[in-house]
Order: sequence, then structure tokens, then C-alpha cells
Amino acid sequence: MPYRATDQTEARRLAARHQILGCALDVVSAGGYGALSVNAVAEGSGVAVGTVYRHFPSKAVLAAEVFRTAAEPELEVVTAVTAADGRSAGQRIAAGAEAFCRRAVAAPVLAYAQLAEPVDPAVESERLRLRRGYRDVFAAVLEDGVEAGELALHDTATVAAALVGGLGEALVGPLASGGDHNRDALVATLVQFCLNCLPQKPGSGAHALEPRAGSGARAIDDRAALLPHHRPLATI
Amino acid sequence: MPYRATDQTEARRLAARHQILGCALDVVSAGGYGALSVNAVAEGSGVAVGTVYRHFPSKAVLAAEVFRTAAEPELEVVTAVTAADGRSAGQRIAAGAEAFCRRAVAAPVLAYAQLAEPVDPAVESERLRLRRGYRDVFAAVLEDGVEAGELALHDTATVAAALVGGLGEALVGPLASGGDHNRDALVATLVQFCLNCLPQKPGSGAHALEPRAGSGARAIDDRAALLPHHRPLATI
DNA sequence: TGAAAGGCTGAACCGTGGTTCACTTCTTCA
DNA sequence: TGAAGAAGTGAACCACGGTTCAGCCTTTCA
Repeated sequence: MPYRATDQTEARRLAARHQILGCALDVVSAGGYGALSVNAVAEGSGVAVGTVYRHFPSKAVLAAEVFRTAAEPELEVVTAVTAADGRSAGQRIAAGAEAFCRRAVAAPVLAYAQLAEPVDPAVESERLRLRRGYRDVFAAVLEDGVEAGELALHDTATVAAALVGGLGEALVGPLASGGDHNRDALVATLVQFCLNCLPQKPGSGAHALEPRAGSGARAIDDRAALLPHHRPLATI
Repeated sequence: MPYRATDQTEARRLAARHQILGCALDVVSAGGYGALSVNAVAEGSGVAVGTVYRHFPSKAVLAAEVFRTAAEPELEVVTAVTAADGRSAGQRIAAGAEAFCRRAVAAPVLAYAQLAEPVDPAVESERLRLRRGYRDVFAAVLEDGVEAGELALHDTATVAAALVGGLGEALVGPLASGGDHNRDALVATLVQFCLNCLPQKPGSGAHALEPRAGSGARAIDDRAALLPHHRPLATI
């Protein structure tokens, strides 16, 4: 029995896989999914085309994995930032929206690719999954708000989906045009937009600009924006 | 000079063009842009592939024109329904949102194709144009609301874009799953969502459910939903 | 009626980029 | 060391669907 898979070979296999995936992520970050060709990835990661196919069964699977790799930490950040910790639903939604927007404008090409670029069905289904993920995170916060008596009873899933869509759509224009003019104002507008959308319990006054003035919430959100957009894949 | 283009030949040319375009629209309405192939269109309209190319320089141009043909009347309806006529900005936005949603759920496959299906760049750019169109219509209403002192000063273009994106995103899930369960509730939720989003002038109470109870606005919107989704192309 | 000029036809063409596979190189272990 | 088998290579392959074009048909008008 002259050959057997060992820890070393396994590590090498994983290293090569990470190398390829990381390069593919770089390609997408730089030029979107339109720039993602098996040839480019192979060349960029210093292997032959065939090798790519040793680690990924098809380009579609590779692209979907790139999408997931880029999307996961984003969703995690928003999840973390909106975690239940005694804040009001409004504050939590605002924090999530701000994190979402700040990270998008910080990496516009990648954000456009992930949010809006035309992609093949495999990636599109990952995108749907991601959107559902954001929707669920926001919906959970809305549920908490309803339970706590802060918000009126409403269809939280639909409203959450609309929030996600609203943020995405309002960001796509600026992201596409590379318009870096006054990102802060854009983010502020969108955070306020999300706050306005929340169906207030009748009788309670509308809450305006709560989280903008304070420094506590801002610190959290700035931290979020500064996190890397994906884990360093080179580290195995 | 034995041949000259005449009214009759011109009419025939236009008839063939309409025939092809109409068939392409039917194909998209039934199966989305993924089902749109030059072969299918040629077969469906009873001409040869080459003939399609006599009337449209490329498939991309044909697809873009299909998109425009389907999109134009939609935008017109929303424009008409939101026209300035003494109503409050809130009422106008609600009417526009309701018309948009009702027409989308009335033709789900086409709506999904127009709003969310992955498409080639030529169609995508038409889609961007359409979204800008909706955004501008809503933004104009918001401007009016600000001028009239009904709404607080805000970035109307961004908020309008977010409204459009919110409606689209919240509709895509239901449209894709063909879930016809309780369309009215969905529409009502989204109309209320749009109303909530409007930045109230400080001091004025939040306006809830204004347009849902009355009968006047409803009549307008039902009319809108019943309009054909595109002009009968067979009629020349 | 017939010459001129489009229009129509559809089988063949073609470009692109993902995918394959025969071959080489490398790793393991008796 | 050498046999066994995995990993890597990259030129060739191929599928697909948009696009073309030489030949035929239809319309126009002197």
C-alpha cells in the first residue's frame, strides 16, 4: 500500500483550495462576477485550469462559494450589531442598517457585485439566501419590538424584506457611479429611513435621529465598518 | 425606378416587427428572459430566424425593446396614479405603491422577469432606467410634500429609491414562490410601509391607514390593476 | 410584363469560455 | 528504491445559441 493520504497532503490540498478561492474572491472584488473566468483564476493563483477543477467541480460552484465567502462575514457583522442587548428595536435596526451601508460604501465594487450584478443562477440562489438572511435578522428585531410593546403589530417578514431591499436599491446607484460624494449623508439618510419605516405603536411619538447624536452606537458601527470584508484566506 | 418603399410595404414591415416583438413579449411573460431565444421568437411568430434579424440588429436589442415595451405602461400607470391633483403626498405615494404592487402580483412571472431576473447587460441597463423612472416619480411627489409643508426636508431621491427597492424586494419572494395567499394583505402591508417611511414634519401626527378605508382611491387603483400590462401589439 | 430592389428563408457558421483527459510530476511507504 | 496512486498540467474539445448569407420570393412601377 504505497500511498496514503496524510495530514501533510490534506493540508496541501486545503492550501491550494484556499489559494484558488482567495484569488477568485480577489478577481470578483476587483471586477465583479463578470471578470470571474476559470482561466483568470488559474492564472492568478499560479495553477493550471485543470487544477481548479480538481478543487471545484464547476465554475458555478466556485462562484457560489466565492459569494458565500464574501457574504458570510457581512451577515455576521449585521447580526452581531443588531443582537438583543437591552437596546430598543429602533436602535438595533439603526445599528444594523448603518453597519450594512458603511460596509457597502467601503467596498463598492464588491458590494455592487454581491447586491446587484447580473449573475448566473447558482450565485443568484446564494444571493436570495443572503437576502433572506438579512431579512430574518431584521425581522427578529422587529418581532422583539412588537413583543416589547415598542412597535405596532405588523407583518415583520415583509417589512424586513422591504427594509433590506430599500437599503440595497438606494445604495446601488451611488455604488455603481463610484460617487463618493458625502457617504455619511447617504448613510444617515438611510438609517433615518429605516427608523421611519418602523410601525410605531399608536400613541408613542415618532423617534427621530436617536442613534446619530450619541457616541456609543457610533463606536460599534465604526468598528463594524473597519472589520475585514472577508477572513484572510491565506491563513489556514 | 422599379421599386420604391410605399405605405403598404412600410405597414407590412411594421406589422412584422410588431408581430415579432409581441411574440417575444409573450415568451418573456410566460417564461422570463431565460426563455427568450431567437429561435423561440422566430418559431412563435411564424417567421425564419433571419427575419428576426431584419427587424432587430441583435438579440440584445430585441430583449431591451421587450423590456421597454413591458415597462412603459407600468411606469405610466404609476405616474398617472400619483399625479398632483390636490391630494396629499401621502395619498399620492400610497396610490402609486398600491398600483405598483397590484399590477406586479397580477402578472407575477412578467413582474419577476422585469424586477429581478438575471438578465444580460443591455436589459439590465433598461432596468436601471426603469428604476430611475419610478424613483423620479416618487421623488417628485416627495418634493411636492416638502414644499407643501407636509413632509420634513430630506434627501428625496434616496428615500424614493429606497421605496422602490423596498417594494421590489418585498414582492420578489412572493412573486417567485407563486404564493397567491393573501395578496391583499401583502399590498396593504407595503402601502402602509411606504406611508411610514415618509419623513413627517415634526409636530404633525403620523398618518396611518389613510387611503385604505376610503373608496375613492381604491377605485382608481383597481382600475390601474385591471389595465392591460402592455398595449395590444397586434393592433397597428 | 419584366427589371430592380427589398424581404424572407434556414442551414451553416462561429466565437466564447467552460470542461475534459492523456500525460507528467510528486508523495507515500514497504 | 520503486511501485502505486494522487495531484497537477494545458492543449484540445465541445456545446450552445447568436449570427450570417447565398438563393429564392414578393413587391413596385415604367
